[in-house]
This record gives sequence, structure tokens and C-alpha cells, in this order.
Amino acid sequence: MTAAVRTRFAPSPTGFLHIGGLRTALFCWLYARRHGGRFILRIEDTDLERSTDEAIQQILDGLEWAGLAHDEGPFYQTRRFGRYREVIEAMLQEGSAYRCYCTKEELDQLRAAQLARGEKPRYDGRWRERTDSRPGVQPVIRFKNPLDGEVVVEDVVHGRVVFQNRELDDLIIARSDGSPTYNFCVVVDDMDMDITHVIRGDDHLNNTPRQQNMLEALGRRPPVYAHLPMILGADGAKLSKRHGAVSVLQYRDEGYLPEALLNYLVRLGWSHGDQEIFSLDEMRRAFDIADVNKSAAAFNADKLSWLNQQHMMRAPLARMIWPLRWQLERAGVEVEDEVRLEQIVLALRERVKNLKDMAAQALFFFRAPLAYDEKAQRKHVTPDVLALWGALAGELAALQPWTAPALHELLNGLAAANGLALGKLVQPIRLAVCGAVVSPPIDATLALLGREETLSRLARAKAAWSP
RNA sequence: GCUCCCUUCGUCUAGAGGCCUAGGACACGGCCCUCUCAAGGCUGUAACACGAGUUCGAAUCUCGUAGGGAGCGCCA
Repeated sequence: MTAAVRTRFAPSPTGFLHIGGLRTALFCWLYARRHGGRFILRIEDTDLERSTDEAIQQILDGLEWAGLAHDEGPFYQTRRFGRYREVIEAMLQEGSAYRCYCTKEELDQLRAAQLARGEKPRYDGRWRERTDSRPGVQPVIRFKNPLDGEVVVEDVVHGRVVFQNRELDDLIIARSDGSPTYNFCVVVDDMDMDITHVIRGDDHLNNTPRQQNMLEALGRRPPVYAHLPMILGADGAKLSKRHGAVSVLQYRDEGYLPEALLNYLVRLGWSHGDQEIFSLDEMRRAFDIADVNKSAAAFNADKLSWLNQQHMMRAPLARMIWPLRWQLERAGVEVEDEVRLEQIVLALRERVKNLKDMAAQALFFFRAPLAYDEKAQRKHVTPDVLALWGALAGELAALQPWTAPALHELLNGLAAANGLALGKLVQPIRLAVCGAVVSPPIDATLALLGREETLSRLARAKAAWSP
């Protein structure tokens, strides 16, 4: 029996959760779910200067909105300082770590000199074998990295990556104030939390050999590593605020369904034959970390939009209600009637790309238009049609029942009887009730609007349009 | 600068030596459907970075070159 899969997502709360982080979380989550394992959330907040509670909350909110529930945690590194100290003490005892009394100035000087010589800047190990100390200097603790030989990282996505130990220097694992550093905490945490699969961005690939060396010094076998390709901005440059390095919560605000965002993200670097649209369940069943490819992917907002619409068209109506209602509220309209909301979803979901637009397009169902599109008015409102408005109003008033099919029949009949193409009759009506000439089919629109409101808007329009 | 990683249509990708005159999707163009807008159907334009090898045969293997990215912090 193989050990249960345990993955972790370990963001540092120095900013919001963005697309890249969410994708990493998604892959960790999917992999754990796929294998009946556990998904652990760990907050890497050892940078006391830059970590904030707001950022932590944002990350939690973002993951919750996305539906990526963790099974354990969140664990905070700041609450584990005692444990780190304990491990460092042990390493000092058995000689895999040592105190270094170099000053920052000294190190800066060393770096500058190396750079000037065209060398890779790195610590030269000058305190590695010393046992004395330097009065007045608080030492840092460094890990004693092997001097020669190689470290082989067996990466699930990149394959075998070999590093030479002589390229690696003795990194600092505890600052002079005693606080532990990232590369060390990760190792201890992954070890203590029994993480079996470390899935993270490939910007960490270069950290991996040192982490593996530390793990070895601690007497542990390395976990399985999977380094995911980066996500680039639409122009192929590094993701920045302009591109989509915005909080994932902003996607919620813009009217995206989380399952659509996740679907978009899962296809960045991963594929399953020719399939483009995945439900969460399908993703879970089909996903395998071994199918992830190596190259960075550019973010494409058009495709995300398309996917969002596809998911809206496929979603159960009930699932669409709360986000639509939320968007409507943000647009200033409170709606209680869920049946009506469902009908609106039905009428609009194939004509908009997101819920925010859906709410905007739905507004006329709740508020009569304040103005009419002038261009459309010039084009569609003719004396011929206006002459029919009396008859139209009369027939509408008498129509039984007030349903889309009945309305359809009525409009068709009226147009035919007067030798008009249906469009000639319908566009002015559309303009009268919506204020514009874009809406769902007119029969469905009027059916949803109701008889009373329809008649009142027709009358208002007629008054506004009559010379 | 050094080390590591990456390289198929504009973009996301399929492709694991012959199935490839390179497939799908988004976007873009055309046609159809049609009361508007969409959605949908059909269809078109468009790619193996370059150069050497290996092989009967290479998008697929090897080596170079070029381009891009990451790391080299008492940041994570």
C-alpha cells in the first residue's frame, strides 16, 4: 500500500491571491482529490515585515470562493518558531549547520567582488570550519551544504534535473535575530506535515536542490516534486497588474463563475485530449500531474470569457441564482422572486459573457428605460408602425394567455395582416420596452416583462415619439 | 555574469520516429439560421525558432545557435 497523498498550498501573505497562486492551489487540490489524499493549507508568514492579516483573509476568501477547500490547516509558520529553533539546535549539534559571524557589509563586498569577476555571487564558506566567535556580532546560522557531488531532482514535470553541489552555497537558515528563513521552514514543514507531493511554481526549481540537501541532512527522503510552468501576461511578459495579477476576488466581482476560472486555469499547462470544457468533477477525474507540460503559458482573457459563458449555459439554473442576485444588488436592484431570476438567466445566458453583464442586461426588466437609443429610433420608428400601435395595444390587452408562444403568434399575425416583415414591427417594440434594440427574443422579453408593464412602456414610447 | 528551465498557428494546446499534405479550442474572416443581440452549424486564414547530426524515415532522439524565463537576499 502506498502512502496517502498529501499536498500543500503554501502562499505567503504579502499580497493578494492572484491567478498564478490559484492555479498552483488548484493543481495541488486536484491531485489530492484525484488520489483520495489530503490538501493542506499553510501560510508562510515568516516575513514579519510584509505579511498582513488582510492578505491572509484575502487568500482565505479567494480559496473559499473558488471552492478549493483544504483538509488541514491553515497552519501558520509564525506559530512554529519553537519547532524551527529545535531543529536548528539539533543541526548545530550534529554539525550540519554552523554560525557565521560575517557582517552584511562584508557579504556585500564579497558579492560585489564576485560579480566584478563575472562569477556567480555566493557565500564562500569562510566560517564553515571556524569554532570561534566574533564579539559584538550576532551570528546567522548557515546550512553546511555538501561541497561536491551532485543533487538530482526527479521532477514529475521536468524530468531529471541535475545540480552540482559546488554551485550551491551555504544558505542562511536563521537570521541574526534568530528567526528562521523560508528555505529552511519549507523543509521542516513539509517534513513535519508529511507532504508527499510538493507542487509549486517552477520559480522554485532552483531552490529544490538545497532543500533536498537539508532534507537529507535531517535524515528524510525527498517528496515527489512537480514544478509548474509560470503564467505570463497576455503579451508574454511577466504577469503584472495590467494583465490579471489581480486578486481572484476581482474575477468574482467581474461576474465570472469560479468553475469557469478553474476550468480556464487547469488548461494552462494541462490538457486532456481535445476536451476544453470541464466540470469540476471531470477535472478531478481526468487530472494527472504527469500530463502537465513544461512551458509557460500566456493569459488569454478572451478564452476565459468564452469558457465563462459556456459554463453559464451549462450550469443548473438554481446555481446561477445567487450570483445573479448578488450582481443585481450591486447594480442597485433587489430581487426576491427566484423563478423570475431563473427566467432571466434562461433568457440572457447565451447572450452575455459574464454575470455582471447579465445583470446589466437584465436591468430593463426592473426599470423602464429612461431614454431611447436615438439612432435606433431614427431607423425603426416610422409613421407606419406607429399607426399600428393602437391595434397592437388592443390585442395585447386582450391576449390570453400572456405567454411567449401566444405573444409570438400575435406579433406574427399582426405583422402579416399589415404586410410588414416581423422585424419592422418588433424592433420598435423592443426599443419601446428596452430603450435599445438588443434584447432576448421579443416574445420572451414581453412574457417576462408582464402585460401591465409592457402596455405602459408602449404608451410612454408612443408619447415620446409622437411629433 | 554564472547556474537551471523553456521553445508546435496571434493565444491555449494535441502530438511520446512512420497514423502529420501537423489535429482541436479561443480570437479573426466568410456562409447558413434569424424579430435584434447572441448561441449554434458549416467553412477559411494561420504553427513544428534556426542549424547540424542519428535514422530507410524526425515536430518527435542528440548536439549546437538564437530567443524567452527563473534563481543567485539576514524576501518568500
